[in-house]
Amino acid sequence: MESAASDHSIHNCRSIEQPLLSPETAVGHDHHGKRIVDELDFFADNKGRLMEMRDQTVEVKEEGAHDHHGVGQEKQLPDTGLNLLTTYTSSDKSSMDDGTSSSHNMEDKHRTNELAVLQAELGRMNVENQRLRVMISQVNNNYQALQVQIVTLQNQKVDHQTPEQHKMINNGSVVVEEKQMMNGFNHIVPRQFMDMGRAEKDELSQCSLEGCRSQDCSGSSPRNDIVESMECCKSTSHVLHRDLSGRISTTNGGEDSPDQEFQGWVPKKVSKMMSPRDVDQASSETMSMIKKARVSVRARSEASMISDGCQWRKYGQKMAKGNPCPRAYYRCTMGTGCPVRKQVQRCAEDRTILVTTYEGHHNHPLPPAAMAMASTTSAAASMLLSGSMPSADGLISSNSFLARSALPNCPPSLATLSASAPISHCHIGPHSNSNFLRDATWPAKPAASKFSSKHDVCATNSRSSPFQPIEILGSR
DNA sequence: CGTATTTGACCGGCGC
DNA sequence: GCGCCGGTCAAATACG
Ligand SMILES: [Zn+2]
Repeated sequence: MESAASDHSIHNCRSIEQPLLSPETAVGHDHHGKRIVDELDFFADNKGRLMEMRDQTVEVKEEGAHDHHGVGQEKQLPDTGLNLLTTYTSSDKSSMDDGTSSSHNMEDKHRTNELAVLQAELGRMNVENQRLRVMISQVNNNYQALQVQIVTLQNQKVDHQTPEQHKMINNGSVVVEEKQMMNGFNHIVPRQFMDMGRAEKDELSQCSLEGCRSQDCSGSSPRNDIVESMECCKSTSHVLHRDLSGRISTTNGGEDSPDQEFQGWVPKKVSKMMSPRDVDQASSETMSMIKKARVSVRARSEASMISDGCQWRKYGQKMAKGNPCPRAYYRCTMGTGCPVRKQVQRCAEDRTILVTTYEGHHNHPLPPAAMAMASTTSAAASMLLSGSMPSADGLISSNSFLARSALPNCPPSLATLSASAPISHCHIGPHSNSNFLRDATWPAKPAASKFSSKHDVCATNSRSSPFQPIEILGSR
């Protein structure tokens, strides 16, 4: 069911229109597809661009006329610097004496030539235009990457301060992120959340799509594709209970500041301590404002789990409907009571793809290896929730930056987006050079055995993973 | 023996 | 109300 939902969104991305595409969002999300057409929007509309082009050509023409003016040329021949017309003009002069008919011919030839020259000029201008567009794209790329980094840094900073902010709502961290995003991006555009129901897709098409894209990008290692996915949904009462219980428990212990750092995850049972009325009241007052962000990363990995630098403890496994592969539930154990959870499941269609869905916010400092991922997912979630992206494609485009920031060692050309809202995905191939998100079994015990015991299909891959867990362990 | 994993039970939401 | 389903719990088990 859930996998089906994510599939939907993946597919949906390709078909979403982006009428409000802003320069920031338009850039960079794809230099290789027809999206280029969209990037044209950077410059005014088509009409305006045409006018601009025409002006430029006219200008060239005038310059040419001016140059020749000093020589006393009546015919305003454009000086193209190609010496196309010099011989012609001399012959023209001689032919002018011959007669009017030939001079007419020559005039026609002149015009044809002039036209050709102008067309050549136009072509050059077009090339120049394209180049400038690419440059602007790159500048915007850098700009967005910097913005992501800023958000990331702010996230990390807030994690160690202002517990009150976490208090605001149940899923405090998410809200804090929203604020930061609002600060980071001065424009707050009410974001149109994508229509979940409309998000229909098949995983296969997405995979093939990404394959093509990464080939476009790198020409090599087409399996190194990155898709990061974000999904946003109203929090379920499950989360509500959990968060509420956390809040309550801390308020019982201390009078103020139920810092998430110390409340962490609290067993759902605690919520039973609350009177149902409390739960109802709290849920009703928070339900409307809660948005629960989940960020899912799709990694092409043969191991049973990707290494994101954190320490996870498995607390459950279920057979998800519609997917022969089981879904594993992990809880972060790096910090005591860290509320972060993740679900790991293989893609039904392509079992080499691991779909890892993160939920929550770490309440503890992260090792450098985990920093990139955590901050990226946070940024992704906050970007999603903040509504700072006017359109799904905007989200998508920034997603590529998130993906790159999450994978600093992964060449940008290998990071592709298959965009979608509410989910876009990053794929990371096992052959990526990145130290990050590399296949690994974690902790020490090979997770392969878990799946191999019951699910052969899922398990066989992990043993053949080309990566050595040692490297991951060493990075911690 | 301490810790992590496994796995069936349990819970709550949701649709009918 | 009932069944399905996703998610979580926790006792049993495995492991180093
Ligand atoms: Zn954590």
